[in-house]
Amino acid sequence: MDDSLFRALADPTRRRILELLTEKDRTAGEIAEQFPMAFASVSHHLGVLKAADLVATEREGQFIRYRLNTTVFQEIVRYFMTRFGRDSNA
Amino acid sequence: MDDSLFRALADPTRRRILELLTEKDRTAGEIAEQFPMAFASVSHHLGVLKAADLVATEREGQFIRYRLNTTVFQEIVRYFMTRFGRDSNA
DNA sequence: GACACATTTAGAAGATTGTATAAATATCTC
DNA sequence: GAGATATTTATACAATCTTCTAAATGTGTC
Repeated sequence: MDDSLFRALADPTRRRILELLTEKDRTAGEIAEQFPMAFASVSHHLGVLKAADLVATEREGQFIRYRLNTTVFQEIVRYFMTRFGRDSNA
Repeated sequence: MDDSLFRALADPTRRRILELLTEKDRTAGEIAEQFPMAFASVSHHLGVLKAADLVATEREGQFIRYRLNTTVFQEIVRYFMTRFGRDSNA
């Protein structure tokens, strides 16, 4: 469980990006237009999410499409369940 | 799901404190001596964890005893399961 | 009340982060 | 290859965070 993962989750804009990606995969531009900040700032957030392996990318011509890496979320749930879950002492 | 919760989890010292508290409840001093940093710095981290409602305190004479707030961890697991879990679209 | 111990609060310094603008890279169309 | 669009990278600045030392608060003992 990497430190970059928790740091990536600490920002509300990034959590909102992740929620947008639960609905469907989206290009960087489609994501950026949902936020009032500069395009480059959203791109930076996407880079943080990608470095934490929370999202993956695929180039589609001019566009770059982002999708959730659901595997990591399973690991997050497992992290909290095993360490802090009700039956963690069992 | 409050922003302060994710920010509190973003620091490795604070996550380590939470893990120590899964073993047993501990006083501020018992927690602080596990870390190489100044006593006051650990106290600050404890304050952040308490503000995020991840821990609760109880005074015992001179000492202040910290314990995990397990309810919040259940909420965290639920947060990730409902939004990002495999069956979140069901 | 004076002193010792446990802990928090205040204030400051350095590191990290979030956001902005400008420049760079990549792809597509003509 | 020139120009248009999509996206990232570089750089800078302000805000936030982590840690420190010093001072303050709360409790117990004499």
